[in-house]
Amino acid sequence: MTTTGTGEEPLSIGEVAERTGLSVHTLRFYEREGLLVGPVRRTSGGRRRYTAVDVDWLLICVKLRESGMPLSDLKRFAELVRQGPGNEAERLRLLDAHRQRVDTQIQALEECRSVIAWKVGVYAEHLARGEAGGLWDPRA
Amino acid sequence: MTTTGTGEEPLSIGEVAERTGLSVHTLRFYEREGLLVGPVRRTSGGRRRYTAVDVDWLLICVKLRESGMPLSDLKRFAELVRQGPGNEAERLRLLDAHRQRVDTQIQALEECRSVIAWKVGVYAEHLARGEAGGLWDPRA
DNA sequence: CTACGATCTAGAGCGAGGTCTAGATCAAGT
DNA sequence: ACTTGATCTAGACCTCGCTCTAGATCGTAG
Repeated sequence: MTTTGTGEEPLSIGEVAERTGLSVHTLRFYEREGLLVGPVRRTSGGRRRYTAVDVDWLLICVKLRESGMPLSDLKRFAELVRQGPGNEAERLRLLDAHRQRVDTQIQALEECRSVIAWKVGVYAEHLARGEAGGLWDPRA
Repeated sequence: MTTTGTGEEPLSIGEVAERTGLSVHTLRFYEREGLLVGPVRRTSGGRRRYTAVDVDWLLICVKLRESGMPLSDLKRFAELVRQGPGNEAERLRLLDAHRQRVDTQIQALEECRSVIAWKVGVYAEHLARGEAGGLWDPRA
Protein backbone atom coordinates (compact mmCIF):
# COMPACT_ATOMS: atom_id res chain seq x y z
CA MET A 1 0.00 0.00 0.00
CA THR A 2 0.95 3.67 -0.01
CA THR A 3 3.34 3.10 -2.85
CA THR A 4 5.65 6.02 -3.07
CA GLY A 5 6.73 5.66 -6.59
CA THR A 6 10.04 4.62 -7.94
CA GLY A 7 10.70 1.47 -6.01
CA GLU A 8 13.62 2.16 -3.73
CA GLU A 9 15.86 5.01 -4.86
CA PRO A 10 15.99 7.74 -2.27
CA LEU A 11 14.50 11.07 -3.25
CA SER A 12 15.74 14.63 -3.11
CA ILE A 13 13.89 17.23 -1.10
CA GLY A 14 12.44 18.69 -4.28
CA GLU A 15 11.04 15.36 -5.37
CA VAL A 16 9.52 14.82 -1.96
CA ALA A 17 7.99 18.27 -2.10
CA GLU A 18 6.30 17.31 -5.35
CA ARG A 19 5.04 14.02 -4.00
CA THR A 20 3.73 15.36 -0.71
CA GLY A 21 2.50 18.76 -1.74
CA LEU A 22 4.62 20.38 0.96
CA SER A 23 7.13 23.06 0.01
CA VAL A 24 10.83 22.40 0.45
CA HIS A 25 10.80 25.13 3.06
CA THR A 26 8.11 23.32 4.97
CA LEU A 27 9.94 20.02 4.72
CA ARG A 28 13.00 21.55 6.31
CA PHE A 29 10.84 23.32 8.86
CA TYR A 30 9.11 20.06 9.83
CA GLU A 31 12.44 18.37 10.24
CA ARG A 32 13.77 21.13 12.48
CA GLU A 33 10.62 20.89 14.55
CA GLY A 34 11.19 17.21 15.16
CA LEU A 35 8.13 16.10 13.25
CA LEU A 36 9.94 13.36 11.42
CA VAL A 37 10.37 9.85 12.69
CA GLY A 38 14.09 9.77 12.25
CA PRO A 39 16.88 11.98 11.01
CA VAL A 40 16.87 12.16 7.24
CA ARG A 41 19.87 10.53 5.54
CA ARG A 42 22.30 12.79 3.74
CA THR A 43 24.54 12.42 0.72
CA SER A 44 28.24 12.90 1.21
CA GLY A 45 27.67 16.44 0.08
CA GLY A 46 25.05 17.09 2.75
CA ARG A 47 21.88 16.89 0.65
CA ARG A 48 18.87 15.14 2.13
CA ARG A 49 17.91 11.76 0.73
CA TYR A 50 14.41 10.65 1.66
CA THR A 51 13.47 7.00 1.76
CA ALA A 52 10.06 5.57 0.95
CA VAL A 53 9.45 5.26 4.68
CA ASP A 54 10.13 8.95 5.16
CA VAL A 55 7.72 9.81 2.40
CA ASP A 56 5.00 7.55 3.74
CA TRP A 57 5.32 9.19 7.11
CA LEU A 58 5.11 12.61 5.51
CA LEU A 59 1.99 11.59 3.63
CA ILE A 60 0.40 10.66 6.91
CA CYS A 61 1.51 13.96 8.39
CA VAL A 62 -0.17 15.72 5.53
CA LYS A 63 -3.43 13.95 6.23
CA LEU A 64 -3.24 14.68 9.91
CA ARG A 65 -2.45 18.33 9.34
CA GLU A 66 -5.10 18.63 6.68
CA SER A 67 -7.58 17.43 9.23
CA GLY A 68 -6.41 19.97 11.75
CA MET A 69 -4.02 18.14 14.01
CA PRO A 70 -1.73 20.74 15.59
CA LEU A 71 1.99 20.44 15.00
CA SER A 72 2.49 19.82 18.71
CA ASP A 73 0.43 16.61 18.55
CA LEU A 74 2.14 15.55 15.41
CA LYS A 75 5.44 16.03 17.16
CA ARG A 76 4.31 13.97 20.10
CA PHE A 77 3.23 11.21 17.76
CA ALA A 78 6.57 11.28 15.99
CA GLU A 79 8.33 11.04 19.34
CA LEU A 80 6.32 7.97 20.26
CA VAL A 81 7.16 6.26 17.01
CA ARG A 82 10.78 7.22 17.38
CA GLN A 83 10.86 5.62 20.82
CA GLY A 84 9.96 2.32 19.25
CA PRO A 85 7.59 -0.41 20.41
CA GLY A 86 6.01 -0.34 23.83
CA ASN A 87 3.87 2.77 23.66
CA GLU A 88 1.27 1.66 21.15
CA ALA A 89 -1.53 2.33 23.60
CA GLU A 90 -0.59 5.99 23.75
CA ARG A 91 -0.25 6.25 20.00
CA LEU A 92 -3.70 4.78 19.72
CA ARG A 93 -5.16 7.24 22.22
CA LEU A 94 -3.63 10.11 20.34
CA LEU A 95 -4.93 9.01 16.98
CA ASP A 96 -8.33 8.05 18.24
CA ALA A 97 -8.79 11.37 19.99
CA HIS A 98 -7.96 13.06 16.75
CA ARG A 99 -10.38 10.89 14.84
CA GLN A 100 -13.12 11.98 17.19
CA ARG A 101 -12.22 15.60 16.64
CA VAL A 102 -12.40 15.03 12.92
CA ASP A 103 -15.84 13.49 13.25
CA THR A 104 -17.02 16.47 15.24
CA GLN A 105 -15.55 18.78 12.68
CA ILE A 106 -17.31 17.00 9.85
CA GLN A 107 -20.61 17.30 11.64
CA ALA A 108 -20.05 20.99 12.25
CA LEU A 109 -19.16 21.52 8.62
CA GLU A 110 -22.24 19.73 7.48
CA GLU A 111 -24.35 22.00 9.59
CA CYS A 112 -22.56 25.00 8.15
CA ARG A 113 -23.10 23.70 4.68
CA SER A 114 -26.80 23.39 5.18
CA VAL A 115 -27.08 26.92 6.55
CA ILE A 116 -25.09 28.21 3.60
CA ALA A 117 -27.05 26.15 1.12
CA TRP A 118 -30.23 27.56 2.52
CA LYS A 119 -28.98 31.11 2.06
CA VAL A 120 -27.74 30.31 -1.41
CA GLY A 121 -31.25 29.06 -2.13
CA VAL A 122 -32.77 32.29 -0.90
CA TYR A 123 -30.60 34.34 -3.22
CA ALA A 124 -31.06 32.03 -6.15
CA GLU A 125 -34.81 32.17 -5.78
CA HIS A 126 -34.74 35.92 -5.48
CA LEU A 127 -32.71 36.25 -8.64
CA ALA A 128 -34.88 33.76 -10.49
CA ARG A 129 -37.96 35.78 -9.63
CA GLY A 130 -36.39 38.61 -11.55
CA GLU A 131 -33.56 41.05 -11.01
CA ALA A 132 -36.17 43.77 -10.85
CA GLY A 133 -37.44 42.50 -7.51
CA GLY A 134 -38.47 45.70 -5.85
CA LEU A 135 -39.16 45.22 -2.19
CA TRP A 136 -36.38 43.02 -0.96
CA ASP A 137 -33.35 43.11 1.21
CA PRO A 138 -34.24 41.94 4.75
CA ARG A 139 -30.63 42.31 5.82
CA ALA A 140 -29.30 39.27 4.13
CA MET B 1 -36.34 31.05 12.31
CA THR B 2 -33.11 32.05 14.01
CA THR B 3 -34.98 33.35 17.00
CA THR B 4 -32.61 35.45 19.00
CA GLY B 5 -34.35 35.30 22.30
CA THR B 6 -36.09 38.06 24.10
CA GLY B 7 -38.35 39.40 21.39
CA GLU B 8 -37.11 42.92 20.67
CA GLU B 9 -35.07 44.51 23.43
CA PRO B 10 -31.59 45.40 22.23
CA LEU B 11 -28.74 43.50 23.82
CA SER B 12 -25.50 44.55 25.42
CA ILE B 13 -22.21 43.36 24.02
CA GLY B 14 -21.87 40.86 26.84
CA GLU B 15 -25.24 39.33 26.11
CA VAL B 16 -24.40 39.08 22.44
CA ALA B 17 -21.13 37.42 23.33
CA GLU B 18 -23.05 34.79 25.24
CA ARG B 19 -25.52 34.21 22.44
CA THR B 20 -22.98 34.02 19.64
CA GLY B 21 -20.10 32.37 21.40
CA LEU B 22 -17.80 35.19 20.33
CA SER B 23 -15.87 37.10 22.97
CA VAL B 24 -16.61 40.77 23.57
CA HIS B 25 -13.13 41.47 22.29
CA THR B 26 -13.91 39.68 19.09
CA LEU B 27 -17.22 41.48 18.70
CA ARG B 28 -15.48 44.84 18.89
CA PHE B 29 -12.75 43.58 16.62
CA TYR B 30 -15.27 42.44 13.99
CA GLU B 31 -16.96 45.79 14.13
CA ARG B 32 -13.70 47.66 13.64
CA GLU B 33 -12.90 45.41 10.73
CA GLY B 34 -16.14 46.32 9.02
CA LEU B 35 -17.60 42.85 9.26
CA LEU B 36 -20.97 44.06 10.43
CA VAL B 37 -23.78 45.05 8.17
CA GLY B 38 -24.33 48.40 9.75
CA PRO B 39 -22.98 50.52 12.55
CA VAL B 40 -24.16 49.21 15.89
CA ARG B 41 -26.52 51.53 17.75
CA ARG B 42 -25.27 53.12 20.93
CA THR B 43 -26.87 54.24 24.16
CA SER B 44 -26.54 57.90 25.10
CA GLY B 45 -23.57 56.84 27.15
CA GLY B 46 -21.84 55.19 24.22
CA ARG B 47 -22.53 51.54 24.97
CA ARG B 48 -23.38 49.24 22.08
CA ARG B 49 -26.94 48.01 21.73
CA TYR B 50 -27.35 45.09 19.38
CA THR B 51 -30.63 44.40 17.63
CA ALA B 52 -31.97 40.98 16.69
CA VAL B 53 -30.86 41.68 13.13
CA ASP B 54 -27.31 42.32 14.29
CA VAL B 55 -27.31 39.10 16.21
CA ASP B 56 -28.71 37.08 13.31
CA TRP B 57 -25.99 38.45 11.09
CA LEU B 58 -23.38 37.55 13.67
CA LEU B 59 -24.73 34.03 13.90
CA ILE B 60 -24.28 33.69 10.18
CA CYS B 61 -20.78 35.09 10.48
CA VAL B 62 -20.04 32.44 13.06
CA LYS B 63 -21.14 29.70 10.70
CA LEU B 64 -19.16 31.11 7.83
CA ARG B 65 -16.04 31.48 9.95
CA GLU B 66 -16.49 28.05 11.46
CA SER B 67 -16.49 26.67 7.98
CA GLY B 68 -13.31 28.51 7.15
CA MET B 69 -14.39 31.62 5.30
CA PRO B 70 -11.59 34.18 5.67
CA LEU B 71 -12.40 37.49 7.30
CA SER B 72 -11.69 39.25 4.03
CA ASP B 73 -14.53 37.42 2.29
CA LEU B 74 -16.81 38.00 5.20
CA LYS B 75 -16.01 41.66 4.96
CA ARG B 76 -16.76 41.70 1.26
CA PHE B 77 -20.09 40.03 1.89
CA ALA B 78 -20.93 42.56 4.58
CA GLU B 79 -20.10 45.36 2.19
CA LEU B 80 -22.42 43.94 -0.43
CA VAL B 81 -25.27 43.69 2.03
CA ARG B 82 -24.56 47.19 3.28
CA GLN B 83 -24.81 48.53 -0.26
CA GLY B 84 -28.37 47.30 -0.40
CA PRO B 85 -30.28 45.59 -3.21
CA GLY B 86 -28.84 45.26 -6.67
CA ASN B 87 -25.83 43.07 -6.09
CA GLU B 88 -27.55 39.83 -5.20
CA ALA B 89 -25.81 38.01 -8.00
CA GLU B 90 -22.45 38.76 -6.49
CA ARG B 91 -23.58 37.78 -3.02
CA LEU B 92 -24.77 34.53 -4.48
CA ARG B 93 -21.47 33.89 -6.21
CA LEU B 94 -19.58 34.54 -3.02
CA LEU B 95 -21.72 32.23 -0.94
CA ASP B 96 -21.89 29.53 -3.53
CA ALA B 97 -18.15 29.52 -4.00
CA HIS B 98 -17.81 29.10 -0.29
CA ARG B 99 -20.32 26.30 -0.23
CA GLN B 100 -18.26 24.49 -2.81
CA ARG B 101 -15.15 24.96 -0.73
CA VAL B 102 -17.00 23.55 2.23
CA ASP B 103 -18.05 20.52 0.24
CA THR B 104 -14.48 19.94 -0.84
CA GLN B 105 -13.34 20.31 2.71
CA ILE B 106 -15.87 17.78 3.94
CA GLN B 107 -14.71 15.31 1.34
CA ALA B 108 -11.09 15.85 2.29
CA LEU B 109 -11.92 15.39 5.94
CA GLU B 110 -13.77 12.20 5.23
CA GLU B 111 -10.74 10.87 3.44
CA CYS B 112 -8.55 11.88 6.35
CA ARG B 113 -10.90 10.19 8.72
CA SER B 114 -10.73 6.94 6.86
CA VAL B 115 -6.94 6.99 6.77
CA ILE B 116 -6.90 7.71 10.48
CA ALA B 117 -9.52 5.09 11.23
CA TRP B 118 -7.44 2.56 9.34
CA LYS B 119 -4.37 3.40 11.40
CA VAL B 120 -6.39 3.31 14.58
CA GLY B 121 -7.52 -0.13 13.53
CA VAL B 122 -3.96 -1.27 13.00
CA TYR B 123 -2.97 -0.19 16.50
CA ALA B 124 -6.09 -1.55 18.11
CA GLU B 125 -5.53 -4.91 16.49
CA HIS B 126 -1.91 -4.93 17.51
CA LEU B 127 -2.83 -4.20 21.10
CA ALA B 128 -5.61 -6.75 21.11
CA ARG B 129 -3.17 -9.40 19.97
CA GLY B 130 -1.31 -8.77 23.18
CA GLU B 131 0.97 -6.09 24.52
CA ALA B 132 3.77 -8.61 24.40
CA GLY B 133 3.77 -8.51 20.61
CA GLY B 134 7.42 -9.00 19.90
CA LEU B 135 8.32 -8.24 16.32
CA TRP B 136 6.43 -5.11 15.46
CA ASP B 137 7.03 -1.52 14.65
CA PRO B 138 7.17 -1.01 10.86
CA ARG B 139 7.61 2.72 11.34
CA ALA B 140 4.05 3.50 12.31
C1' DC C 1 -22.51 59.28 47.51
C1' DT C 2 -19.87 55.15 46.91
C1' DA C 3 -18.70 50.78 44.94
C1' DC C 4 -18.35 47.74 41.61
C1' DG C 5 -18.81 45.46 37.40
C1' DA C 6 -19.51 46.07 32.53
C1' DT C 7 -18.09 48.77 28.68
C1' DC C 8 -15.44 52.14 26.19
C1' DT C 9 -11.03 53.36 22.92
C1' DA C 10 -6.54 52.84 21.05
C1' DG C 11 -3.17 50.15 20.38
C1' DA C 12 0.17 46.48 21.65
C1' DG C 13 0.96 41.48 21.89
C1' DC C 14 0.54 36.72 20.75
C1' DG C 15 0.55 31.75 18.89
C1' DA C 16 0.27 28.98 14.94
C1' DG C 17 2.20 27.74 10.90
C1' DG C 18 4.64 28.58 7.71
C1' DT C 19 7.60 31.53 4.17
C1' DC C 20 11.48 33.85 2.62
C1' DT C 21 16.40 35.75 2.49
C1' DA C 22 21.34 35.72 2.26
C1' DG C 23 25.20 33.74 1.23
C1' DA C 24 27.55 29.43 0.54
C1' DT C 25 27.93 24.74 -1.61
C1' DC C 26 26.93 20.95 -4.56
C1' DA C 27 26.27 18.55 -8.93
C1' DA C 28 25.31 18.08 -13.72
C1' DG C 29 25.58 19.68 -18.48
C1' DT C 30 28.63 21.78 -22.26
C1' DA D 1 36.58 25.29 -16.38
C1' DC D 2 32.11 27.52 -16.39
C1' DT D 3 27.35 28.02 -15.85
C1' DT D 4 23.09 26.84 -13.92
C1' DG D 5 19.94 25.21 -10.89
C1' DA D 6 18.96 22.67 -6.69
C1' DT D 7 20.18 22.48 -1.82
C1' DC D 8 22.33 23.88 2.35
C1' DT D 9 22.03 26.72 7.19
C1' DA D 10 20.55 30.21 10.32
C1' DG D 11 17.56 33.22 11.27
C1' DA D 12 14.39 37.07 10.14
C1' DC D 13 9.81 37.93 8.69
C1' DC D 14 4.83 37.37 7.52
C1' DT D 15 -0.32 36.60 7.74
C1' DC D 16 -4.22 35.40 10.21
C1' DG D 17 -7.27 35.89 13.74
C1' DC D 18 -7.79 37.01 17.60
C1' DT D 19 -6.57 38.50 22.69
C1' DC D 20 -5.19 41.47 26.07
C1' DT D 21 -3.81 45.96 28.46
C1' DA D 22 -4.35 50.55 30.18
C1' DG D 23 -6.85 53.94 31.67
C1' DA D 24 -11.27 56.20 31.44
C1' DT D 25 -16.46 56.03 31.79
C1' DC D 26 -21.06 54.26 32.56
C1' DG D 27 -24.71 52.67 35.28
C1' DT D 28 -26.87 50.15 38.82
C1' DA D 29 -27.23 48.42 43.60
C1' DG D 30 -26.61 49.88 48.35
